[in-house]
Amino acid sequence: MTANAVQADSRPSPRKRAGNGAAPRDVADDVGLDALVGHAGYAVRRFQIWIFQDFIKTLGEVDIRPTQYSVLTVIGANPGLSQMAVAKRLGIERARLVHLLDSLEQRKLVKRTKSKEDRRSHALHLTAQGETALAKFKRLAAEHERHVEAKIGKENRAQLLRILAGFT
Amino acid sequence: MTANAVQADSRPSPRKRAGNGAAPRDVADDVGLDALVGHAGYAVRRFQIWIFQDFIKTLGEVDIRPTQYSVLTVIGANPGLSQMAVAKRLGIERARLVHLLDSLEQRKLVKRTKSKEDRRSHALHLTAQGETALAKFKRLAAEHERHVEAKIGKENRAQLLRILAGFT
DNA sequence: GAAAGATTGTTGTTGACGACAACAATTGCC
DNA sequence: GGCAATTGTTGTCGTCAACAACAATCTTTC
Repeated sequence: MTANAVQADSRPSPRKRAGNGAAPRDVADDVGLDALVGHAGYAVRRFQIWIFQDFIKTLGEVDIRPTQYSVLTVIGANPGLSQMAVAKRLGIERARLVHLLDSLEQRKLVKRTKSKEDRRSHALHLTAQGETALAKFKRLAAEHERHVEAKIGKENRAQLLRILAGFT
Repeated sequence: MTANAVQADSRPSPRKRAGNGAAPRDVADDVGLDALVGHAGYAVRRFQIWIFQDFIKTLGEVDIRPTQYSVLTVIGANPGLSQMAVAKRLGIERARLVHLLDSLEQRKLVKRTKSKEDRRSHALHLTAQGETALAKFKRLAAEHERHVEAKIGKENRAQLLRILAGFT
């Protein structure tokens, strides 16, 4: 956050008026980026920060973060998957997935069952409660996507998804 | 990492052959994403991971990470800036910038000078060594951008920059 | 059939990173 | 001059990725 011209900043009036401390004019408003502009990584990073924060805010009422959402979605679409499979598919460390599942299991959204085919692994399923919850999460996620459309434009969002389809 | 079809994975042969442990076929190769496809945030996250790793690898020989590069670039383009100004411009916590500058100052790339206009703040400048170093960093960064072009296509990269220009 | 090697889930450590809170020094406003 | 605000700094907390090590289990191989 503390972005630049992005969304509603914390300064309603341009110039910030007087009344507080130093800073003749609002500092760093016209700092040249120069070489930074034109770097794909920088733009993507800033956008990613924005989009994640909107996701977190939009799904805030149900307390679901992007990674949790992706885990639930994959399990919901592929019941019985092992932790290894989920981790591999989402590019998450399996060590990290352990904590994620601990949290989701405490909330009664996911269930770990000992697999009978491979007793090392756990078969992952959504609970009944998890199913209905995920349905709600998906509605909120769709709302979040509409925010993205409102931010960058419907056409541009579609373009973006097309360009980055190979990374999904 | 541990992406999917992204760059050179750690498995040269498709199917991974036998010779090791379990997994009849390489697990999680055809796991349905379904609902995850079509989420801008997910695609952007995966892309951002890829692009940062390529940046880190390409600038690995000089040991410069994306954030460090952005700090050096801004200071180089706007000598005399305060830490507050840099932090605000890049969306970095000023507390975080302290450590970043500590590191860059130890490496003799940046110099903190007590500002005479405002004795609370530090004026930031590149050292002579920092100038020449940054020139090299920029060449490597340009090489990184070429990797991005090779990955998603020249046209698509330009599209991306245009779409996300508002976040820069 | 048994040993050797690999995989799965788990725990723990490390380091980068963002969000906050508190503090001394300094500045601007009244 | 006094008070509020800003700047740089330090420290804490929580998230997250990258590793390493371990027990249990499976596959391969002899």
